[in-house]
Amino acid sequence: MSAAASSAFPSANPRVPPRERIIAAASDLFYRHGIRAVGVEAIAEAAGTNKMTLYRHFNSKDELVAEYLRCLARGGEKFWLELEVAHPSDPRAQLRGWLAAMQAHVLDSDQRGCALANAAVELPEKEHPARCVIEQYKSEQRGRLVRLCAVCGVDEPELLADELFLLLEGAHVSAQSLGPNGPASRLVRMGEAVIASHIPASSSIAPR
Amino acid sequence: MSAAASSAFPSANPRVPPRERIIAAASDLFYRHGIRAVGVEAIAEAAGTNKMTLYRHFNSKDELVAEYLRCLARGGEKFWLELEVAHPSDPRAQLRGWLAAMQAHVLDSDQRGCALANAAVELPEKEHPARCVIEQYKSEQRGRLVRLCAVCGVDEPELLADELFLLLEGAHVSAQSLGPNGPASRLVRMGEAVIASHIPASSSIAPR
DNA sequence: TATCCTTGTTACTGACCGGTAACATCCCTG
DNA sequence: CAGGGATGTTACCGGTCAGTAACAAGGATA
Repeated sequence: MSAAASSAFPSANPRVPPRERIIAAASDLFYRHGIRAVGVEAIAEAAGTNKMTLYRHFNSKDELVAEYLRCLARGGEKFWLELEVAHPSDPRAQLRGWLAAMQAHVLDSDQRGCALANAAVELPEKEHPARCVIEQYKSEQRGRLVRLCAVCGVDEPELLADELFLLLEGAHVSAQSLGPNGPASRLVRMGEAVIASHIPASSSIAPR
Repeated sequence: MSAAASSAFPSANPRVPPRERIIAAASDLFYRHGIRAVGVEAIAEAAGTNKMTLYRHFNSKDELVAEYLRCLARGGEKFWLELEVAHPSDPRAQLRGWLAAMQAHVLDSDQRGCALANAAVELPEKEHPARCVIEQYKSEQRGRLVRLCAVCGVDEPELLADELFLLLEGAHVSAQSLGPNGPASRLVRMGEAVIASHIPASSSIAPR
């Protein structure tokens, strides 16, 4: 477990190179308090380093923000790979697993919505280097969902995928206003209802 | 039309009392650029007044933010009343009208999501005076939707209402990352599909 | 005309912001 | 041991932030 601790709190472990510590600290602070609410000095301090080192690794705060989102996007893609590994050639199990994981993620007590979507709210400027990261990630997430629904043999895979996609996006934002006992807590039920309405009555994705 | 112009651009009309001009200017700037991105001086200038007058009407920027959201919440409630007036004792027409209006609103070119939800993203501090406004508004919107679904004779009104609620919230945020040609553009289709799956096959809400 | 409340103007505070310069120090490599 | 690249330290820049003080000017009412 001690080996894992170094990756669990990279921002406090001097063995981890400063660049990673900075990204880890920035990820925590940006997500919890918002991007505009966190200054670079606070990030450097939380990373156990200083502003100069931060600016030697990142040209600007905006670039750091973009890199922060790129890391999260990579994590999201990794999750999809794990899903395929966990349920090889069983797309419905993948869909079920995705839905359950998303609900658990949304309801996580110290979650505050999707970091990418939140960043889009905080950074409306079209030229911001983070925006293309956000658009690309969201587009790819939707694409994966569409393909998964298609492999499941759904009649209109795009329609079902969009419904699930919007339900998830809505659950993320709703959890921030109505809390973990609001509609977000019923995400799995809603997702299954939507899926069931797209799949011939003979076979639901929920076994038995 | 000249009389309407005074209410269309209250921030520029000296006949409108400064308090309303300030709220109008703040609404525009907060929504377009984000709350934290806009300073009080810029608001005062856009309202054709100055910072001192602003602080004579609002104790702090945070209070102005709360008032900005309160005004929007009042507007949202007004919309529901208009919906009842437009389709008296016809709940399914109200539901249909709500869905169509929401899609039009989401796809409006200079829309940037739900101002209340965006504010929740930008202001995570639990003590912020805007947070209770947001929670109350979102809770009430969901409540109205639940009651409307119940009057429509749906089996599980809460489930359908939550699905529609999350679809709308998701469409709002999705429009900011995937644009007006993304899933948000199919909100009506998705909403009708979800509604149809909750209503006995004999009667869809879509006429003909 | 005299009074009073609202508004405008200017200047200011103290704090914080993103970003940089100059220099000291360290540790790994040769 | 010597050298060099990465890191740390300190101080600074110009700008912006939210919020306030003091005073002048307006405009309505009495």
